[in-house]
Amino acid sequence: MEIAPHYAPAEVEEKWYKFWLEKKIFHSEPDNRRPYVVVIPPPNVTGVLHMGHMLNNTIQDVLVRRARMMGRNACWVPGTDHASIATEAKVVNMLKERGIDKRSLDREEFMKYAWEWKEEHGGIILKQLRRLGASCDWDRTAFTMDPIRYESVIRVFCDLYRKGLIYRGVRMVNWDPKALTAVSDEEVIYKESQSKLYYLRYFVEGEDKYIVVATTRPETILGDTAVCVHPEDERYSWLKGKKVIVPSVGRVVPIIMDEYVDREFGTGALKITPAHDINDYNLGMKYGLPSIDIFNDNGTLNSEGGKYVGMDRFACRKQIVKDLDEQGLIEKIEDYVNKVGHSERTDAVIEPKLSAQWFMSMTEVAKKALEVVEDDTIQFHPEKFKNTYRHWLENIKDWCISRQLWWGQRIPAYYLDIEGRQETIVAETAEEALRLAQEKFGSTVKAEDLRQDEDVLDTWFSSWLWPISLFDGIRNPDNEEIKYYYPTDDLITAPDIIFFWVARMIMAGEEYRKEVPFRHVYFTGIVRDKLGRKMSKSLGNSPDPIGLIEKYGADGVRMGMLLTAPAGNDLPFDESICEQGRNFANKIWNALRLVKGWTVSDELQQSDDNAKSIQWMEQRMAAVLEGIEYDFDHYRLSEALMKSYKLVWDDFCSWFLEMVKPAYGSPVDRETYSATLGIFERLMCILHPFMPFVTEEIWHLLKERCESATIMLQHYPMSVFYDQRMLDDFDRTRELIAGVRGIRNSKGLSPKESLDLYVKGQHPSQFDGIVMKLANVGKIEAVEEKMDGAVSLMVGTTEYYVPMSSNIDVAAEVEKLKGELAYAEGFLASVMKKLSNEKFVNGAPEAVVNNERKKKADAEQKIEALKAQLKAFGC
RNA sequence: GGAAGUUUAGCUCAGCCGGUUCAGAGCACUUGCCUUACAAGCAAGGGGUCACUGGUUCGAAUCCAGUAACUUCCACCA
Repeated sequence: MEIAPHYAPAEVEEKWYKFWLEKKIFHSEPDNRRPYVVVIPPPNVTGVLHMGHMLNNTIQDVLVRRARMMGRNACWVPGTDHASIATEAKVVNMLKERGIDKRSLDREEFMKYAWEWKEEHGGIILKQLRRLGASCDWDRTAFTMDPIRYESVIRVFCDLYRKGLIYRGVRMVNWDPKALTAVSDEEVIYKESQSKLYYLRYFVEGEDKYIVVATTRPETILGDTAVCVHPEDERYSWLKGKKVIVPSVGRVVPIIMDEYVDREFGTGALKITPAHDINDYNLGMKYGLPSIDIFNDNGTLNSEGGKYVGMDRFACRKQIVKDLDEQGLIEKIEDYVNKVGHSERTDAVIEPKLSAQWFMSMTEVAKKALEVVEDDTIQFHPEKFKNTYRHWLENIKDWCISRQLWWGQRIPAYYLDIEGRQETIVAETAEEALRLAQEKFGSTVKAEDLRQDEDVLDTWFSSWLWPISLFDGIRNPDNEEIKYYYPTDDLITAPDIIFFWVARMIMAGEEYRKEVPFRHVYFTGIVRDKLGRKMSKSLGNSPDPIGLIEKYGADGVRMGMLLTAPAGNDLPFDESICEQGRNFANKIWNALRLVKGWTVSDELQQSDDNAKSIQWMEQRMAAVLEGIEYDFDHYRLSEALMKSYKLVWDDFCSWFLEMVKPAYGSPVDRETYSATLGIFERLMCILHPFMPFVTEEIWHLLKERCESATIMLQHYPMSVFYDQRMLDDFDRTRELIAGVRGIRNSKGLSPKESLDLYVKGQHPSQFDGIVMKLANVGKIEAVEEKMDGAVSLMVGTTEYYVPMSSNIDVAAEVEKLKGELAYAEGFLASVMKKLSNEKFVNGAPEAVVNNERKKKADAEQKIEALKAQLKAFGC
């Protein structure tokens, strides 16, 4: 059989992915097996696959594939998020490009365009995930706005409203003047920026005196309704009860006194604009000040803006400063660094704004959600995120859930004007709303009288139901699927959505299933470039994932990412790491070429050495598997991968295959051959979760499997009892072989030149045949005394001699021995220091002391041997 | 302003409850090799005052306190 020397991933990947899909290997139905469930963090329909997705989904796939091979009924549910603000913005842009203004459309027309856009672009990212090898159950692909999810959201809204957990109120909210909607506190990103601090003069009414007030937002003076100073601030006590004139506007406003004011900041006097600052709003409420809103929704000045009406807020700022300056009302302007809130989605500067919004009260649900993490019903990996989580939940504020958009679940609240009052009916459908309205207010109420709320719900108000709604557990809480698949097992996500999503899913789980939505949360790190910067479009430092897959193979990229990504650690991504993955795939590929190139003989008896080699490899595999199991149990995926990597590359390729490899032209016995294939096959199973494509391919080629088989249905190997003593003996043997090779290396001898080996002391002779083969040793014999004309090496306390045909370099040999002697003596001294310390001998545990005694004996023996050797050289 | 985390080899990290020659791994590096599986490779090597200071202890990379640097999260002063 001819196999190319380089592994070519492209066609292999396409072939097997198609095969897995055809065989429906990824599909799950409830049965009597134990389920293993992961729900995907639904990427935004606007999203394009980036390195963060790659990392996150690779991790999910590793866990899912391993669980599947371990006999669990693995179900990984994919889907996308409708991302209301982001998508609506995309659609608006698309319309603009086509010359259509959103405002010229009605809701229905707009939604038609939006769905069109979604159908066209919304599935890209899921398709890209297939290239990575993601073993999602695509038959279950969901969307946060598909009928089941949509209805679930509406039901939950109604239910929470009835329970009194959802209410409508006029509050100060974060207004995004670009997207023209309110956003939640979590969607505001504070960025440090270079601002100015303007010192403005407010003249006292009827006097020629003034007070200076500092502000970063001079345009908001148009909405000023008071100036506040600290009641104990003696500088301003003369102002008590007086009124001042707002510059430019000429409005007369009172001086109020409140301890809220920081006397140290600015001039110690604060202008109060209740409509445009949360703190001012609070003070306004406290002192009954009027609230003057000076902005339109898009951030331009409204009719309260006087001569600035219609101007953009930032243009207005410039103009007003200029005007005030001309009037001599500016005392001074200072540079000032402060943090300004930006919208997460549009990056527009957030405007605090008073408006009627829907809120969900969080205090009660937060308590339960905190409890299940505190008591480890849900475990976080790494654990440190517990702190972040606790802090947020303990200081939680109500969640603003309404958005002034069209793309999303429309709030199922209906308004009805009755005798000048506005009544609110919350119902799942318009028909039900009408029925309820008629019951309450009489049959005269007609459908036209009901006006549905124009707003939609926050995207996260559908995402938080995801683990339940995916299995239709909101609408049909007792259906077989939700009972079987819920709660899910592991959630793999980035730490930046711990509040947006993780915490709220836990709340929803408690509220609607009385059970946590998952057992473990694995927080991945953030993928950065090698300079430590976040990957972003504007920096252009984000590699194209599909390009990487094409260059290194999906397996190579997966491995590269996982190798440097312990849970919670940021991942400084450098493309070259994928090379290691690619090289590894190639290494395995070539091991296959080697084994498949052997001729097999049925007559040939298995040698003892081959039997030993197999025995050792089996033991070794069992031991390493034990470690891998531990790593998976503790979500240490990079460690598990590294162990697998070394098991295959070092133990299997560098040692085992070299040990059993027949001499050129000679056949291998049947028994060894089968055992080798068996081991190889199991190694592929161990590796499969990490590198699904190359392992599937090799697994097939190894035994020329029938086409319908797949490695995915093989059992993941488990560790078994192993003989540690044998492994230790072999480690000594490895050391010996390396030592002999080292001698050859340093003496410039050819590997082809056979050497002899003499042993003084204890020696695990069971591996002698292997030593002879791998170190090219002709014979191994025991001796009693140091040998002349030989180079020596030590393994543990055993001495080995390799006679040299040519003269050996005495000086170099002496030098080497002296170095070893000095080290051994130093070591002995440190051991003696401990042993001569009475407190140590009495205080330390006996095992530790005995160990020190053994170290002492060994060191002494070694020193003696070294001295004897040196003496032989005449030193 | 508050909190958390990190600091170990050139890079990325592992070192659990203090004690094995404990100072490790992978990559990178050096030297020698195209040895008929693999140069995307083989063999053999070099490399670290465990951030700093002090303390606890017979014994500290590991525990405690302080300092410094970096990172993240939360809050926010106009």
